[in-house]
Amino acid sequence: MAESTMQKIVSLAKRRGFIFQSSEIYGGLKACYDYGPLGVELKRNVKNSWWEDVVTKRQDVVGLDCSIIMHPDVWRASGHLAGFADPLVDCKNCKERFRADKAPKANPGEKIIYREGGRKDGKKLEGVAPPRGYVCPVCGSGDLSDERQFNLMFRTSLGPVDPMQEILNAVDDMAKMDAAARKEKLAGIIGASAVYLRPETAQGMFVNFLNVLNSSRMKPPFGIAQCGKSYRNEITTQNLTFRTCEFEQMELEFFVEPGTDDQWYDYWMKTRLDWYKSLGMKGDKLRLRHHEKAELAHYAKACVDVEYYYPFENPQGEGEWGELEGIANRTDYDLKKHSEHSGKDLSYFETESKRRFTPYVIEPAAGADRATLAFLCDAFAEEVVDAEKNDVRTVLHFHPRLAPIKVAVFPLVKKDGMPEKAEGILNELLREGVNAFYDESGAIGRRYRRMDEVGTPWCVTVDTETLENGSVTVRERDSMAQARVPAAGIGEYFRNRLKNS
RNA sequence: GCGGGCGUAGCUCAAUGGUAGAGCUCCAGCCUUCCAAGCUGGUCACGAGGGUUCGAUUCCCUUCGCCCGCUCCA
Repeated sequence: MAESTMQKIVSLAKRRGFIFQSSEIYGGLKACYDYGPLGVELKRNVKNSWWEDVVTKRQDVVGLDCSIIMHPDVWRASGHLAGFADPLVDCKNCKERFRADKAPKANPGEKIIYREGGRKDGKKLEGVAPPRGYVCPVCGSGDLSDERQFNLMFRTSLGPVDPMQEILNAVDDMAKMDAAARKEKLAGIIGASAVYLRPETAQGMFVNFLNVLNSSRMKPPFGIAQCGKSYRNEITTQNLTFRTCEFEQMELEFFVEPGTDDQWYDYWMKTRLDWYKSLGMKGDKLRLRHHEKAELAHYAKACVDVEYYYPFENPQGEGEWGELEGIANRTDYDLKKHSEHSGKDLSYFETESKRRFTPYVIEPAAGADRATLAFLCDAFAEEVVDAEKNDVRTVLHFHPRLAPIKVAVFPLVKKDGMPEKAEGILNELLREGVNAFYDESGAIGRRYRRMDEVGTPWCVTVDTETLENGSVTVRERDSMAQARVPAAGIGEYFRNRLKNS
């Protein structure tokens, strides 16, 4: 079977140093990936471009860089953390997930009646209560999953004392306790030092709302942006870096006066979509998908996903819409929750109008790894150069701002002083802050193609004419066309081209 | 997490119960005066652990990883 587009991209990503599997020499680690020399440049360019667009070029947004480990109470307030002793159960009949200790009791073996699929019009079914003594609180079914802790956060412990050692020390004592006391003892030991890796960067912005307000003299409407790693212990599957337990977010929390939230929501939806387009992402592979009411998280008033049509494989063939970014109207839910739990007033007092309000939050939350992957997929192409010779080139059509290498410098041949001249040009480019790369091995055409494959937008070639009149050729990646330009001032020449691209 | 398939060089693949080949890539050199596939040479692999066996890459088990489906997805 022919290699799929995605397989080709994965293969290229590894071969050329964009993305490697984590810990590969030890057999790899599930759904964890490393960015190679070119991948790290690409991702950095994506993040920098986001930061420039959302923070640097604006007066109404400031940045933040919070710690990944935060006070556990942050997660209690946000609702991410349920108590240790709250096992959750899934109903296999109606798919409801509920807390076992809050479920209606039923004596084991007792006759129970419930509706098929949990639907009101579903067929009436009879069963017996399961041995564990409770049934589904929604449909009354006894067909339930095991009791499980569904904590999507990575737990670790803060402090030099290892809770595992504490537990081992307590084992003998616990043997004398009843089950409930044992559970409490264990939860106490683990809970004493338990901290969590953040599952989203958003909460860092909410808990620093007052700090930023007071230190930066910002006032609504204004935003706080943060880019950083987050962690979710989800069941992960396939498609390279699309879904991983460790991932990097680019989030903006934009605080606005209630009543103006709808218009800001629309504004950010449009602004964020335009950002992807401004970096060359193909319009027909981008779309907005508005969430249905039932799909909304409990705190959200509205949510829309920016989706990209990834070349993922599926039973229907190739291509699947996947989320790049979610833009949500989180209302005043988060600030109010943190206000409640911390006891601090997180409302804003507007001096001129003498009004106090808790801002609504519009949150454009993008995935840095997902965007990087989408830009990589979007740039990938195999193009027929000469059908008769069966000449096909692989090329990554990165926007110049995203390209890992901006300019490659070649001597046409490895003699007549061309290498020396070319290295001089390379050094000028590097001095000028243009990421450049030198290569003198093999035929010139081969070197052009190698650069196509890693998405370098321009190649500069030193030839005999350079030695005579100081001009070089600049070869364009996309058109493969060449033009002569003076070697003098080449750094400024490319800086301008980058700026205007 | 469950079920099925798979795991051989950087990539794509082949062969074999007696320790493995190819193409491309990569490296060195030659040739090259503007777009790959030229010449010479070279590096590099049986995911890991255990078992069966005189001997395992090949058979069995475990584990890790990948793929497909389900599941999960604050």
